[in-house]
Amino acid sequence: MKSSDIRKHFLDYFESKGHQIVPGAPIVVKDDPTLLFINAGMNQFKDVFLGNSPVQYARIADTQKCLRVSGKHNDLEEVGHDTYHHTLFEMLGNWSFGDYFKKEAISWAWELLTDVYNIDKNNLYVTVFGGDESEGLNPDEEAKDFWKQHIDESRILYGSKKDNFWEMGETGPCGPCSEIHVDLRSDEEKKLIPGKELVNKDHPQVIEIWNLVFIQFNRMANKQLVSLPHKHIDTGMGFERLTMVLQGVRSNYDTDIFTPLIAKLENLSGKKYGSDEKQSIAMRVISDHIRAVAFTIADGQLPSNTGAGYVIRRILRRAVRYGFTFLGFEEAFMYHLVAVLVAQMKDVFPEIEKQQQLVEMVIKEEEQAFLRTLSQGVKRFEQYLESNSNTSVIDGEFAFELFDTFGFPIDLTQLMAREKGLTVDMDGFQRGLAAQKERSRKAAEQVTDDWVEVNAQEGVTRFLGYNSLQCEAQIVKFRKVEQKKKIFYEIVLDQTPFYAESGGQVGDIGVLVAGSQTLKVLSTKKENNLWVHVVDQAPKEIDAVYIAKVDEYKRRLTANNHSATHLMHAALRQVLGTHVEQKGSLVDADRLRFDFAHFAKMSVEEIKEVEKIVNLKIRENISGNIQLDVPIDKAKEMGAMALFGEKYGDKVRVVTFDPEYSVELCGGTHVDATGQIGCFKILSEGAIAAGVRRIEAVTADRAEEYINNQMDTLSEIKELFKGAAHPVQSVKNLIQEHAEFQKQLEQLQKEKALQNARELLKDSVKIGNVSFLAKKSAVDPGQVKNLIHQLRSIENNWVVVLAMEQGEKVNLAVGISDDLVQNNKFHAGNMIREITVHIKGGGGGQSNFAMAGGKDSSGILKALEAAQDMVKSWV
RNA sequence: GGGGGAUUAGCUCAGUUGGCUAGAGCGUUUGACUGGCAGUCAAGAGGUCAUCGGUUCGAUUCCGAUAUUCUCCA
Repeated sequence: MKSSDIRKHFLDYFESKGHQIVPGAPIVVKDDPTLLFINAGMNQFKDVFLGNSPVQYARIADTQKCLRVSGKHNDLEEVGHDTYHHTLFEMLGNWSFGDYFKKEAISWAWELLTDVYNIDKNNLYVTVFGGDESEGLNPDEEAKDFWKQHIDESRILYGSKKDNFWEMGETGPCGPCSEIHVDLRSDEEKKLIPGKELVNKDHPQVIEIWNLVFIQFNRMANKQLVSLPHKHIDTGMGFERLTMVLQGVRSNYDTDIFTPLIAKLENLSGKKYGSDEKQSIAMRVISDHIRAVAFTIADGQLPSNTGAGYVIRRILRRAVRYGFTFLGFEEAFMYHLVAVLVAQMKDVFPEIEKQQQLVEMVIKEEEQAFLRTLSQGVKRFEQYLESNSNTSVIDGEFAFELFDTFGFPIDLTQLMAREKGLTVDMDGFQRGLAAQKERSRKAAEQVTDDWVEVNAQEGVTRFLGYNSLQCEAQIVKFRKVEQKKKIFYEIVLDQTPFYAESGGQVGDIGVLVAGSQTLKVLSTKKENNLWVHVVDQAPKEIDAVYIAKVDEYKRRLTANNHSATHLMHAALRQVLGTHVEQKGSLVDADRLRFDFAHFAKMSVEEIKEVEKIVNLKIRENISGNIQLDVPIDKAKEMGAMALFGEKYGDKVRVVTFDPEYSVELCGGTHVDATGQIGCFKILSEGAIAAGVRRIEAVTADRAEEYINNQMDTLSEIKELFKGAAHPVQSVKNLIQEHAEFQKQLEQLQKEKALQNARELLKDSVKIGNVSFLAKKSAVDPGQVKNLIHQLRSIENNWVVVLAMEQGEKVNLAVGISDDLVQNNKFHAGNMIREITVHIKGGGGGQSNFAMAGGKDSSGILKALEAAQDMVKSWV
């Protein structure tokens, strides 16, 4: 059975059982501080479980791309070494929200596996929760009873709390779970050890394929478990593992999910998968990682040096490293795999095809950047070896520096050391790494107290901010947060006019007032579906009705910038083409920043054209039309631009400025009519990554300020040129004249210096056959160097000592002609160190020229005499 | 968010106990050789050593701040 059919059968099966099939969520999580990436199928339904979002469908099924790079389930560094762990994988899942429970979940899972997929019942085992005394929980006999209707009791095993009690986090919905395992070993092996003894023992051929979670409790902050009124089902089945089972192969990498990628790698590297263990590991690593990287970029997350982008960069670099070390790839190669992935996946995940060109460019650029990093590291490594040629152990501190500062992977350091017959002090390296981690942890330390529940409220915060900027509100809950010794309070209200940071628009600021207390709202953010107001002090009148008031001026400026962003987005598509896709956006009261896919620098003309169109649309004073609860299909019909990597519900908010011009899905706040924006001006346009450009622009007051400043500068320049009609030409002339004068001046100075140099030796005396000159000079200390080097170019056989007096301070300069320096007795540096004693100073230099300074001008003569004595002794 | 590094010619980079007349390769300009191209040779142009402050007789070099950027950790 082809993998695409396996996926299809799953979704078809649950559709036939009344499930709504929904698209998976984008991999990158945007509004949950505890999670960077989707790591389980249930993530996108977390709010439903928590009761923060209403239930839209009681039964849902989907396939969800998940990314696991750290934590108990997976460690990035292990992926590829075995045959069944992945960074990115698909999780097939079915859910019930307060609808069916254990009975149906169990019997459908069984029917699908044994009747639809035809897995041999004799290879299956199931586990149920065996109870836990410390929690006061009994074994899950209910689940066991349902299983007994399908499978022999001997194949039902009890599991521990660790394996069979599932929790989302420290608090929240949780419950016992029941896993289905399959034994893929040969009959001989099964005879030796029964499969039931290998369940949950990390055996590569006795594996869990499906986990059915029965959510029936809520874990409170005090660790107690409370029964839920509505019970839910949450299941997850690893698609790659299932495919391995159904295709009868021993490794996920032997399924048709991975074989096309590996075939391409064989083709590119000229090496055969399976012929060498290390090369095979490398191919597994690369074919796994390219999926994670490509899909995440397609979802709008570019590699970067922080947060989610950094994780993507690390995954990509790990793949490049394996390709470089074991497959001989010395140039970018991963981007060639994108086309293979597109061919495989475009029907299920169309975003990868639509973004193919961008994904390839970004990956190629990242690969090349990393290869540069590697060659820098190699260079540093070689330098280290040169200056430490007699060592047999590479210093751990140095290895860590190479890794930490220059991004050079430690395993490459070890490899290169081995090639030279050296070892690396790994303990030292680990010490450095541990210290680094400790520092980071301390810096990121944030002490968050428990929420203080004031007025319990069901569901989400009511957001009134689209229509009003002020309202009455009551505190639902609040908590204290301490970060870097600063104390904040976070407050959740029952309703609020404050816009919470989202879609690139910053959160509102303003005040909460009750009685005599005014709380300053420093920012507003969304955590899942709760509006969190960050305020500067603890609320005193927690039961009072607060007046929540948004800073109106800032809000209006922000709306200007947000609406202008939409106008500009549309203008960019007109001027540059419809390949322009939003890749990021930041809108606050001061400016707007917009990142978009485009492959070349914008010309001055293009920038002007975009500005012109936007300003035209502003002057048309187009009324903004905002529609709520538009079905997503209808919105797309209207031509609304949706973003890759954004999660949209079935009903969306559509912001329109002229249905023929700009229609976008957007939750932000906007102007009533475009005239309010007043003026639009682009400040800069530049690249931020391969294929991605960034524009920064201002509107209204800020645009006016900017233009005025530019005008002021211009008029100042004009004034300096006495009101010249063509100031640019005047400046050009001035620059040219300046250059000519400078050349003339240099020429004159050279001639003068030569002349001075010739003059200089006239006062010299002969010591032996050497011309010796020692005198006070009025030459500028900065010039004396030139003077002496001029002399060098025209005469031989001299020693010059000049003293320059400036008040009490005095400078000495010693010059010796190159021919005398060949005779190694003559050394200007040595001389100056001796003679500066007399002027109470210090100095130094090379053999042919040296300078010094001192504080006692009365010693000049002594110093000059000492110099003469030295020359006498040398001759 | 925290640590570390980097910033020198158009580009890629050298430049260690603070004083070498700031260099190399590539690119560029000019000239010579050639019918032309390519090439070879020769000569030249091109630098506020990121910015601002400090230490010092003297800072590209040492220290601090800022900006930009790379990198590791969270």
